[in-house]
Amino acid sequence: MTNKEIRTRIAPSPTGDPHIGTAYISIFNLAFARQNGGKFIIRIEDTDRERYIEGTDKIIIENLNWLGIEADESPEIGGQYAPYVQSKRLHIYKEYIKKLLDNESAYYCFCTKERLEGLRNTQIHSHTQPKYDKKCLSLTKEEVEINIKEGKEYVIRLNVKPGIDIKFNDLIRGEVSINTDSIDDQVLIKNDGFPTYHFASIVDDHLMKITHVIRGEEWISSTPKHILLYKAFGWEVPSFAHTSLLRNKDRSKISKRKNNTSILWYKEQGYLPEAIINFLILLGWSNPSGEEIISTHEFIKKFSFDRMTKSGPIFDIDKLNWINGVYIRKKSIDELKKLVKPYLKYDIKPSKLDKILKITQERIKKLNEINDLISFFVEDIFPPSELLHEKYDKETTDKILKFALKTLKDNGINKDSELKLKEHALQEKYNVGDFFMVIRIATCGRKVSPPLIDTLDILGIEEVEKRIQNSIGR
RNA sequence: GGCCUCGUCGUCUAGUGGUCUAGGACACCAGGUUUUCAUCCUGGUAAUCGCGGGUUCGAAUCCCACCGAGGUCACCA
Repeated sequence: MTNKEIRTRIAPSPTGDPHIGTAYISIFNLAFARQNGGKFIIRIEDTDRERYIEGTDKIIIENLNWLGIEADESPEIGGQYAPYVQSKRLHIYKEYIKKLLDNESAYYCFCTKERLEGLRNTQIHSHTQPKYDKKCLSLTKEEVEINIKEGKEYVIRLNVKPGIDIKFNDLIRGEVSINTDSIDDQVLIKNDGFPTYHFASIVDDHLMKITHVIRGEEWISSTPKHILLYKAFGWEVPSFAHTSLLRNKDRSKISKRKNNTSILWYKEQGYLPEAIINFLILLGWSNPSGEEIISTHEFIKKFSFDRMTKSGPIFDIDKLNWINGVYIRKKSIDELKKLVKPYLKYDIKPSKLDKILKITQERIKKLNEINDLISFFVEDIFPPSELLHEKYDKETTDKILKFALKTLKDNGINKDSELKLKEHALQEKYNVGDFFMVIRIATCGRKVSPPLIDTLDILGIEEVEKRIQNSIGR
């Protein structure tokens, strides 16, 4: 007995920016396939030529790769069931729709959009479910042929028989049962000759030997249509798992208007791929150990459907920020230097940058904060007068600064000077914190900085002297 | 509106009949470390487990009804 190879897939459509929800679904598909020594496939579903945006398919795959989501088979790397782009598989769908027409699971429909519109409106007004009324099902073969000869536009619909309960065992939700009364005669082939998602994905999933369809909850109600299609072909039905949907703060399905849904945005902000993935994992699955920081590698080992969450989690960026900080703090200085480079707008000598990063690392939550965090190391500073004199009057401020400068020049920038300054502050009955704050503002131009002596050391005595002199007498 | 899914601290969740006066994480607050911020450590606020019935000696956990939220009802995916 040979175990069937587990094969999962994601099927993004190239209609815009790479979506965070695609990454969310991907990570579970990938984990399940890898855990079982199976294959994870990316297939591009570009059957909607109206919403198609050229080039976005490449960008989607590129950004999934950036997140560490790499397929075993895809348009880019190919595979034994290529092509992995639906617009290149039109001849296949054409061939397969014939079978459905032949065994009367599908039928031609010549109804105009106007008629369908009117039908729907009356149904909505009478509070019944909008559904096609099967008018064209009664057309004879001859009538169909005549219509086609006359060049009438048509679609091909699935013939759904009413009154049947379609049941499937969802790997996440358990048994789901939906009656065919609530299912429309789905269009399979559009009047432009392109298949709809419902038809193309079933044909492709079968041909590509997909064993487990792991997708978002929004697909639950169309799953019976898909099962009907498999049955109409006489094909084996794959297993289904419907994950919860990422939500906005108001609990609606995550959307561009209310959230940053583009992976591009997260990249620009300086979120680390492993942090994003870790966060997404947490939103859909719970670790039996309770630990929340988990690598993709470990997740693949521990994944199971019974720990997938059923309710739709709100995408809480606060938690992502925390996770990102955790991952940034774990990096070595060399790694951090590489990570920060694309965000850094200053040209800083590597040895100096090393020192800066060493004392800045634990303060970075997102990589794009780096410039704000370290600007005063490289840019000239102009501490506002009111900030400079926030703690003491001008005379006292100058006194403190003069003493600080002398101490640092005489002893160098080191622990010894720091101690001397502190002793002096104590002796003169200054508040130690306030005393150092004056020096910080004069040298850093701000109230927040890494530890002062380390900071001044990086600036160097010359620059420190210049900055303090500039603040004296103001 | 029909159908489907879901419902534990503000948020993400643990929990599968007794060890739950409900545990953890983020956020928030306080204290400690510290010359600021951050990190780190300690502690705290916060869910009568959507509501109401029932089953049971005992229910967050089982059952029913209700309510709420979401999804879906396209020649979009």
